[in-house]
Amino acid sequence: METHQQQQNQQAPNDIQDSSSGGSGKGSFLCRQSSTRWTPTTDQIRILKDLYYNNGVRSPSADQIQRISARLRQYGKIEGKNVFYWFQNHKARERQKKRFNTSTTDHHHHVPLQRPTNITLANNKFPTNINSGYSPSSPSSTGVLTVGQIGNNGYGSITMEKSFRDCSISACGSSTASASESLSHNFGWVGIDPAYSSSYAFFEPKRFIDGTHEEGQ
Amino acid sequence: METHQQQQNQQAPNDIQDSSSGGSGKGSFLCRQSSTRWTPTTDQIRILKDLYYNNGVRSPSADQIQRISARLRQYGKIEGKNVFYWFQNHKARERQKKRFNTSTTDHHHHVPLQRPTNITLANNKFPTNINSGYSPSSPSSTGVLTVGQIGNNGYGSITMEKSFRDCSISACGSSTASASESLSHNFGWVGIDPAYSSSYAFFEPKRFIDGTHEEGQ
DNA sequence: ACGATATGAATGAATG
DNA sequence: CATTCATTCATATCGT
Repeated sequence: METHQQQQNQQAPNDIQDSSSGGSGKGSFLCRQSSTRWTPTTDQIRILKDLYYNNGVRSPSADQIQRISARLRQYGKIEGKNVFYWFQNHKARERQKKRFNTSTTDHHHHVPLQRPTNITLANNKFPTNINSGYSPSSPSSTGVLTVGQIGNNGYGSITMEKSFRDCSISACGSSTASASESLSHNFGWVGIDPAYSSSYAFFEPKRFIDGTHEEGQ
Repeated sequence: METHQQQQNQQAPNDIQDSSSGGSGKGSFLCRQSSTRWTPTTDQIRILKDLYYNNGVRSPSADQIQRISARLRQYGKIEGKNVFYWFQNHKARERQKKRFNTSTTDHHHHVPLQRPTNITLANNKFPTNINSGYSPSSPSSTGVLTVGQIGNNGYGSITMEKSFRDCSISACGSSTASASESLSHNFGWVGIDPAYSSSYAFFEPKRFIDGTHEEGQ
């Protein structure tokens, strides 16, 4: 996670093109050209986490993804699929880690979110500092969250209204700031925090044209 | 030399001491990071390898991870994620190494192997022999855990083909950027007209990009 | 000490 | 949604 942010912020529109190759040495079977996997900038991560934790966004719909990515694009190159994967991964990992300590003999209750009261699951027997460096107290977006989908039945409607206090002008270039991520290093394990997800966003619109949509969650 | 096998008998892993010691150099100004990464004891490694090689455990499930970590905990502090990562890494690295010399099971010469297409200058790690020759025998007979899944191998065929479809459908430039905060004043839908459902095609690389995503309008 | 290497940890991407 | 693969970062450890 961010306990040691390992990213070099390439928010500039420059493309990390692999090139080179040239068959140096052996093993040039694989042409790993353009391992250009999206490397989120700190600002992007901050926003994503904010959406995730403060707004309860877990599986954004296509519309949402579209807007989110559009918004994040000002902080660096990003595509819809990146947002899509991010949420999927983040969610999956949160669950998985949890699964490591609690499982066996009982794993058929999924009552995931929707638990306004702060449970004291503080027993974080497991590290899994998934969100290390993020304050549940909504440090930045103390406002409002119109981010819809609170019991909304219809589609969508994420308006992701939030006043991001991110004064980071890091649109291009300077990334020396690295705002929030670096702040929390000593906390170690913050535990997972299902506490935030106050979201009742259970409506999964339609998946993709695939038709294999499975509204399980 | 290959068998680097670091061996530091530290059965009592309470050594998480901030390196510091001298307070010079790097990173000593940050409070006790305490995030000292797990350093497996020799016993733990032995058992892990035993599971890996003798029992064919490659990707233990959450259930197994729990038991394994519980078992290993006798030999030092360990947590589920450590086990998880260990197997992932071990498998990945063994595989990575194999990827180069997949042929002639007879050669014994071992060349430094350099990663192809390495542009990551400062960070090359050469896949050297991880464990050349591990003795499949548990000398100390500390128990074998028997997590089942014995003959689950069948691995071996490298599937190094990845269809790399990069759908750079990103809208031209980041003109949408300026929408940051102002993007949200709506309640229902913002901007995008759902009529053009083609928005799906934005993400989900695999399912759409194959050209069959024509929304047929 | 420094540099190379080994390896734990993290996470993007992809598949089932 | 679960699992897995690949790649990369970070750091412990060893060799010189």
